[in-house]
Amino acid sequence: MVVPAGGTIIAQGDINPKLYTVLSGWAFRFKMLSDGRRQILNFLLPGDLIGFQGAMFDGAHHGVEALTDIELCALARSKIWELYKGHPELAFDVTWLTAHEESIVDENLLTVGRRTALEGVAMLLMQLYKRMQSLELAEGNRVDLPLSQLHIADALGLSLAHVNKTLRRLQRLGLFRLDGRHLEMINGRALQNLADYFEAPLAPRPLI
Amino acid sequence: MVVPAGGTIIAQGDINPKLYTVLSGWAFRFKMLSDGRRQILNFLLPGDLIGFQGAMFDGAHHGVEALTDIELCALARSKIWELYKGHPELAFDVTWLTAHEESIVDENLLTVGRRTALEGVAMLLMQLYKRMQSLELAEGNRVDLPLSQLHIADALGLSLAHVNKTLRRLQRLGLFRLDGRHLEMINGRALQNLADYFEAPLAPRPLI
DNA sequence: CGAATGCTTGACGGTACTCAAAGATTGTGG
DNA sequence: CCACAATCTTTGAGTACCGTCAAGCATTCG
Repeated sequence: MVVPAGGTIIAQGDINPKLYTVLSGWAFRFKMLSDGRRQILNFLLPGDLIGFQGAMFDGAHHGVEALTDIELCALARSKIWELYKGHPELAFDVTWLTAHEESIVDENLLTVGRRTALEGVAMLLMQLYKRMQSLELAEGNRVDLPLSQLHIADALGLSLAHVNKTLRRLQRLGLFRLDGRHLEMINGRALQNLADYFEAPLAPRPLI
Repeated sequence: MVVPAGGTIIAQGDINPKLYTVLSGWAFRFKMLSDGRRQILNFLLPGDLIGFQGAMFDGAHHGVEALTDIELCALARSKIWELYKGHPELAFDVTWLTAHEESIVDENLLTVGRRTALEGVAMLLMQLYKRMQSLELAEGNRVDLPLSQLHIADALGLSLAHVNKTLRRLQRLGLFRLDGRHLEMINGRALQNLADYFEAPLAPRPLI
């Protein structure tokens, strides 16, 4: 299955959302308040599961939207139970992926709650850079980064205007270069220090 | 196993943390930045798992501290795999609990990122009130609430002083009463509207 | 009864928000 | 292929929410 950039994969409130694995492309999970304020919870990259929470509860508590054109592999909801029964090692991987996603959300919560805007932007760039690297989707020190400043704002709980000013200020430090849809890392060490973010490179992830 | 109020259950960075279920009492998960800023990720109530993330990765990415005296049931880490292999329904429950915990963190991220201080305090009180109710730990419209204002501040990404002023302002609205360690709900409907938080009461949770 | 912890309040400052408008870029259809 | 729309980026002026600092009060505990 393929969803075009900007398309809705799961709508907040869907009663019976499907279950997917990301094969290629980017997406993000988000929640909205009734007056339109939006918070991006995390970004989804190849290998991540989508819609698992909806399979466990009565409905989706969050929306999922494609950031780029994205290829998904649909899994039948009814197959989950068979998987737990017949393939414990796969069931374990599902739990691993769920726990891993939570650890990302944890870090984002720390960022939004306690990091300054400057530290937050640094942390987000570093996190995505590392994730792309561990997926071997980096070309040297360059990775795709298909985010608009509005996405960054909604991920960090900031306003668009402030993200722009903060990004600008960060770039003047020369730790990285950001041309539209690519991020080129120049001084990752310094950026990590600024962000106070030193997550170890991830173990190779299980693939479902 | 019992840990006294204020005691450390898991230290951030522990290499080989144990695995527990909460039998009674409160705890919380948190992360800290190197200069001491702290973010509480979520609160743990009876039935919740502790330390599962640490079992999946190389070390704990967050700390866990007892809020009250707390009774824990320790599970051997080595037993996890056996559980997945021999008791798929229990394995499924583990995943359910993990996904449920993530949905709480998701909501907290929305709060910290996009709700105002007033909305955030309202949301936190409502969330804990509902959780206690679904655990049948409420006495009518009263529940224990063993949080200090510093805990609320660290959960919402606010300063202690501002939490105090905000709480005070909220109480003047008369939607609830807060005496030290108890919360008495007076107008839950209005508080939900204020918080824009309408999570349905939880299904009875699986117990591990 | 003193120490420690937690709560309350005020003055002041700053980070980040709102509002507004003008470029820049991209995409699209005539 | 150009023109127009839509989206995204950039910038500034003014504001406000929330943070910091500081001090006094209340409560609990040993």
